[in-house]
Formats: sequence, structure tokens, C-alpha cells
Amino acid sequence: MRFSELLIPTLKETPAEAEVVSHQLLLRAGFIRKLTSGVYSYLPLALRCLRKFEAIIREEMARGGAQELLLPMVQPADLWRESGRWRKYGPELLRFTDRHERESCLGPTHEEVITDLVRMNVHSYRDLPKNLYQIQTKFRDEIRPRFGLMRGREFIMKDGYSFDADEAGAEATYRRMYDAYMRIFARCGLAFRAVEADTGTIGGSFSHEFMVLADTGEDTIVVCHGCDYAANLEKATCRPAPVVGAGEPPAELEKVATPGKRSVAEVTEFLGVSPKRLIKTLVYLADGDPVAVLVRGDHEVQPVKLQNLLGALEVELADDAAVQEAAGVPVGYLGPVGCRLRVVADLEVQRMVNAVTGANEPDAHLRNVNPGRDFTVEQYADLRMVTEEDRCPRCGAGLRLTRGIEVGHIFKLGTAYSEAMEATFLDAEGKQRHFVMGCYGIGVSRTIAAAIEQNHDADGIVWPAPIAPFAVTVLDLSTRKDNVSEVVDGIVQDLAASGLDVLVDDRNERPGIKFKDADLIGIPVRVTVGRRYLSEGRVEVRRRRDGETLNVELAGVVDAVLGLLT
RNA sequence: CGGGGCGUGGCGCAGCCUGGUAGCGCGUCUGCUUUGGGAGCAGAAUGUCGGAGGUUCGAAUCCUCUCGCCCCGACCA
Repeated sequence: MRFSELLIPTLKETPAEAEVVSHQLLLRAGFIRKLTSGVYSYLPLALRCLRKFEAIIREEMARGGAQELLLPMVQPADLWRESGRWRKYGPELLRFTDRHERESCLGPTHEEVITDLVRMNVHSYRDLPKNLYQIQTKFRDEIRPRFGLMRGREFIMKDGYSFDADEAGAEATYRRMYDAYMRIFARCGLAFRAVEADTGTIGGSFSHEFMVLADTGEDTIVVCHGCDYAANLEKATCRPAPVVGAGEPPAELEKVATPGKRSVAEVTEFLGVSPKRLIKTLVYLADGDPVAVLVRGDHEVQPVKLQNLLGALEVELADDAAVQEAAGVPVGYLGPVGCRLRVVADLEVQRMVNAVTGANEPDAHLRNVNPGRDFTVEQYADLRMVTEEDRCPRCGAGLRLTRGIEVGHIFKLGTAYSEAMEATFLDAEGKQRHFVMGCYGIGVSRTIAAAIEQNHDADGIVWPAPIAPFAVTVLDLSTRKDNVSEVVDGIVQDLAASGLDVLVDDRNERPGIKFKDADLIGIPVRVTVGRRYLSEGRVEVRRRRDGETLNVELAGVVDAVLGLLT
């Protein structure tokens, strides 16, 4: 295609509204424009990326046994009332009434619609399993849209739903979708990990998030150096940490004055001990009720783990006043010995020897505190955040914390929706049973943004070839004196004949502008035809990612391009 | 929704405190020159200063209301 005919409004300067790099580059390189908060127009270049990604998704979903359909975006409130989500979903669900005063909403997701469709049309185990998906624009009235395509209100999503006759079938389907997702993101040329995600109340190992690795990601994930273990920080576990002072005989409990020493750092420095020797006592409010939580001094509480242990809907760290009121002790001097609160502790605490804790009175701490001898807790559980000092729970190798962008999420739903909406079929014995469901999402537009977060440099985007808007761009540097347009046309035809998407920069612009725009737009390979061809008979073929450059004769252009693309 | 900030030509900004008829860079248009990393010269166009009220002889500037957008927090693909 010709640059001069396409709408590619590149910008020399970064618009002030764009905070993250993918947003800045999508705007500057002429891929998107904002219509209103969290809502973007996809210009021709962006649409080409989306179409390429979607094609990969469609192929791999088909291989995974899923079939595509397209569900309505406008959905009746009654369906959402059946599932209970009309009440639960909150203001993120954009609701409205039509001229007949019928309540409706814009679909943020389609469990209700698909469950309704299947219950009306699938009645026998003979028809199962069914795995259905769509690629569609979703709307969620996010409180605060930001980061361009990373978190818009309107976004493109692939959402799939499976219906199986039993648990075993649902698990097999889940596995197939997991494999399909691995193939999809691998084919896109993205560095990613499938991580075990927190499954909340459902439990089990049937939720995975697919995270594109990027420093700018919103989520922290833990990955193993040695094996393929990877988990969301909310869920990550590790081998037990070495115990400081292991083997020491329990010493006599001793109270020491620590005036004004409140923080872990202050206390351990004052007493000349390692933070690993200190038991940190934090007060959390679990649905409003205070609970004391013990972790080693150098560890942090993982709130989601705590929340799951306590079965609470919400946990938050109590503020100083709430701590004083609940425990009767100022912050900084709390400890488990004689604590009047409910106490839970991290597993590591149980094995600590001759530890330091607050004395539950101002300006004093206790030395030589030993769990079991000096205090007991209601429950020991894994409550802490994994650190880079920890070891992989599977293989014992080192762990790395890294940032990721969630681009896919697969989830075993079980019968939650089929029960709420009475979606049943008849099994071989003629008994009515509820469908066992799964759901599988991919943030399609978000993945495009994530790809940029992961693949860019100071000059612009560096597209992975499989989702690049074009495979190759050819710069026509013709001037009045040196016309090479015929040569360019020939090269374009050759490249197109090899099945490559070609963007020809045929604009009447100076070379510098074309080079800058080509770098900004990020097409993987660039072919430059200028007066050098006329003087040397050669054209330049250059790879965007690493600047690898070949000077080749006309006959070698296609091979050079193909070579640099692999 | 709570907290912070911003709306001035297509983009990036100054002017506002201390009212006096709007300016800079880039971009756009015309002509000539130039043409391998965002050109030079000459000329030109483009603003209801987000909107509505008010104060004032006079409002981009002060006051009130309103709309939109951005950033931080709770939510999420």
C-alpha cells in the first residue's frame, strides 16, 4: 500500500495526555486517536495489527476445538438479574433504558448471553462439549480509564466459553485452551509467561493469567530461573527460608527498653540483630474486625493470602489510631506475647528461634521469644510476599520478580452460572445436570499495547513481525534528479509476490522525514532506494530491531528481506 | 467517588498573579532552492482563549456555575 494514500498522521511531539510509552507511540505513530475518555479510534495501521493478531487467535482457537460466533452487545437486564450480576456488577456495567423503558446494558462480558443461548439450544450430553468464542468490542465503564489501549473503557476482547458434561471434560477443555493460549502468544513473538492466578473462593489450579513481560506492567509476577514455575505475586509460594539461629537452645525471655524505636530498622539496629530475627506484628482489619498478623521482620504480608485465609471480603492495614484502640498498644511495640487480639502468623514465624518482638507496652521489646513456648497463634499459614531471596517451590532454583501485563486469563467456572441460570442437559441416564463451564479471555487491543511496551526503543515501535502492520516498508527517495520510482515499483511487486505486506513510502518528503517515520511506525524491515542505487546498483535492506543492514543488488532484495524477517 | 492538575490556532506551550484588543516553536498553504536521518529563504492562512453567567469603561486574565480531559488511590482484560 502507498503511504500517500493511507491515513497515518504521525506526530513529531508527544501529546501531553499520554503517560505510558505504548500510548505515546500509538498516538505519535498514527495508530490511534482518542474520541473521548477511554475510547479510541483505530486508524488503518492499528487495524492491520489487530487483524493480524485476530487471525492468529482464530487459527489457534480452531485448533483447540473452539468455534466462533458473535453475540449481541446490548443485553437485557433480566438476564443479568438471573445470574445475580445486575446487582453485583456495580457501576462498571453501563446501563440504560430504551424507549419502552426496558432496562438494558452494554456487554462488558458475555457469560449470561452465552449461557442463555446454550440452555435454549443444547439439551443432550450427546451435543457436548461445546466451546464457543467471539472477538468483539466490549464496554466497561471504568472508573478511571488510562494508559491508552491498556485500559480503555471500550476495548476489543476475545472471549470464549466452554460447556462440558462433567468435571473431567471441563478440565480437558481447560487444558486445550491453555495450550491454545500458549501457542497464540508464542506465535505473536511476545515474551510472556502463563502464571497461576488467584482463584479466590473457587480454589484449585484452574486459573491462569497470561502475562506479557514488560517493566511497565501493572502486575508483579514471580518466575523461576530454573523451571517454568511462574505465579502472580498474590499467589506465589516458595520453599521455606533458612532459619536464622537454627539449633540455638531457647534462651530466657528478656524485656529490653527500646525508647522511641518503632520500626523494624530502628529496633534491629538498636539491638544489633538481623531483621530476620524480628517478628513483625501488624494489625489488619478484616471486614472491620482487627486481627494481628505475624511475619518475619524482613518479610511483607500478602493481603490476598490473608484475605483468603480469613475468608474476609476485604482486609486493610489498620491505621495508628485503630491499632491503639484494638490492641491497647501504640504502633511499633506490638507483639504476640500476651496479645489480646486474634493472632495468625506466617509459616516462617513458627520456626523462628530466640526472636525479638514488641513487648505490648510502650518503649519496650522482648528478646528470646520462642513460638510455642511464649505464645501461640490461632493458625499458621503462608501469608507473606515471596521475595527474590526465596527459592522456587517446585525445583528450588532462584526466583525473580518481574512486571507483567495481563493479556489473557483462563478460568474454570464450574457450575456457578449454569446453576444460577438453570442451564441443564440430560445425561446418559436421562438425569438433568448443569453444564460445567469455563471462560477464556484475551485482551486483543490491550495485547497490541503490551507488545509495544515490550518492544520499543528511543526511535519508536519495534513490532514483532507476526503482528506488525506491514512486514516490510520500502522508502522511495526519488528526487527530481534521481528518479528511482520504477525501481521501487519493481521491488514492491517482487515482495508482494512473495506474500509480504508492503508499505511504500512514496510521499514527496525529504529522506529524514521518511526515515524518522519508518522508525516510529516500527515495521520490521526497511528497504531504502535512493541515489545510491543509481551510483552503485544496490539498495539498503535494514532490520528495525537491531539495525542489521545489508546492501544488495535488485535481484537479492526479496531474499535479504526474508532473511532479516526470520 | 476522594485527592491533585489542566483546558489559549492541528500538536507542544507562554501570557493569567498585577485586567487594556493574543504570542512562541512545530505543523499547514504558496513560490524558489534543497533532497540518505524530522531542510533554507520569502510570503500566507488559521483563535467564539472549553461553555454559560457575573464584576468592570474594558475580561484569556477577577468571581460563580458548568462541561471536558489528565494524574494519584480503590477496580480490572
